[in-house]
Amino acid sequence: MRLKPSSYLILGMLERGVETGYAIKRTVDLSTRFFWSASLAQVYPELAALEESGYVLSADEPQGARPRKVYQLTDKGRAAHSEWLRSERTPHLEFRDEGILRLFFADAMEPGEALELVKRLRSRAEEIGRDFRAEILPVAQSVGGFPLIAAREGADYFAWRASWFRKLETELADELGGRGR
Amino acid sequence: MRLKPSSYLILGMLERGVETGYAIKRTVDLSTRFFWSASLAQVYPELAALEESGYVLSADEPQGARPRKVYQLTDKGRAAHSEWLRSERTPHLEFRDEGILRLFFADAMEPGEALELVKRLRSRAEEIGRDFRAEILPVAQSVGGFPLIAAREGADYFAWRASWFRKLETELADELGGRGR
DNA sequence: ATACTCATGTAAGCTGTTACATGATTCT
DNA sequence: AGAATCATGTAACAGCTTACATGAGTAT
Repeated sequence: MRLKPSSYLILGMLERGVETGYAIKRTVDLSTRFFWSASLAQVYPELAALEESGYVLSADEPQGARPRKVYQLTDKGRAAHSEWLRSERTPHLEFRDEGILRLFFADAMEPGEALELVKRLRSRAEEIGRDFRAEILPVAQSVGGFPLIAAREGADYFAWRASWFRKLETELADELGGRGR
Repeated sequence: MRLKPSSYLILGMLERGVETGYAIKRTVDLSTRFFWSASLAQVYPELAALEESGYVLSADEPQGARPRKVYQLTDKGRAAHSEWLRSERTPHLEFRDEGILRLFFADAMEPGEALELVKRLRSRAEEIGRDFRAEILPVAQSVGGFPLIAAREGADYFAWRASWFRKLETELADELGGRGR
C-alpha cells in the first residue's frame, strides 16, 4: 500500500490521540480543513486499508449499544509518520482557485464589471478570514504548538489575500475614475 | 452537460483565441497552471463534450499531413463564459498543501527537526517563486491585461509565503537558541 | 540522423465526493 | 417529543492523472 498525504493526515491524527474515524473527520473540519480536507467516505475505507497493511490497529469499544471502533498506531505506523515528517521529498502543493481563474479572464468584461468581480473576491476572502478566526483559530489556540502555528498561517493568508484584492480594487477604481475626465 | 471550472477554463482560452487542444494545454502550463491546471487527457475529451453540447465548434485544419482541429466558441459558449465571469456564485477554492500539513504535525519532532522542516518549506516557496518569475511572469508581461494581474497575484503569493516561513524560522531559531542558556 | 515540438486521442486507474442506509445517545 | 450529535459504513459517480499509442513537421 502506497501512503498518500491523506493517509499521513489520518496517521497524524491518531498520533495526536484522536481515536475514531468520526472524531478524525470532526477534528479535520476544525483544523486542517483549509489546507487538507477529508470526508467520512474517505476516512473509513482509509482506516480499514491502513489496518490491513499494519499501520494501525483497531479495537471495538462500543458506547452502550452504539458500535465504536478505536484505532491506534502500530510501530510501523509511527515509523511511517515520522519518516514522512522528516522526509526531503517535495510536498504536494496544489491550488484550485476559481476566483483567480475568473480574474485571469476578466479582460472579456467592461472595466466596471471587472471591478465588481474584484470586490466580490475581496469580500469572499474577508468572509473566509472571519470564518477562520471564528471556527479554527479558537480551537487551535486552546491546543497550542504547531497546530496553532498552522492555523495562524491560514488566518494570515486570508488576511493577505483580502488586502491584495483591496489594493487591486483601488488601482482599478483609480483607472476607471481617471478615464472619466 | 453541467460546466465545471475546467470547462470555463477551456471556453476562456478559446475566447482569448487559443485554437487547438494542444495549444490550450501549452497555454495553461504557461499561465493558469498555478491556480488551475489541466492535462491533455482532460482537455481533449472536454472539448469533445463541449462541442457535443453546442458550446464550441470544431473545424479540421490539418498542417500538411498532420491532423489538426481548430475550435471556436459558439454564441452559446460565449454566453456561458460571460455568465460565469459575471456570476455571483461563490467560486470554488481548494488547497492541497502537504507542506502546511507537515507543519501541523511538527510537534511530533524535536525543535531542531521542526526548524529544518520550516527551512525546507521556505526554500521550496522561494524555488516556486523563482520558477514563477522565470516561466510565467515574462509571458504574462508580454500579454498584459488581467492575465498579467493574475500572474502578479501568483508571484506576490509565493513571495508572501516565503517571507512567512522566514519569519517563523527566526522565531523557532530564537526559541532554540534561548533554551540553550 | 536525431531530437524536439506539434498534434490527437484512449485506457486504466487513483482520489475524492455526495448521497444513501442505519441506528444509538444526548441535549433542549 | 424532537433535534442534534455520535458512530459506521457502502454505492455510484465525478474529476483528474499517468501511461500508452501514433505519427508529422522542424530544428540541430
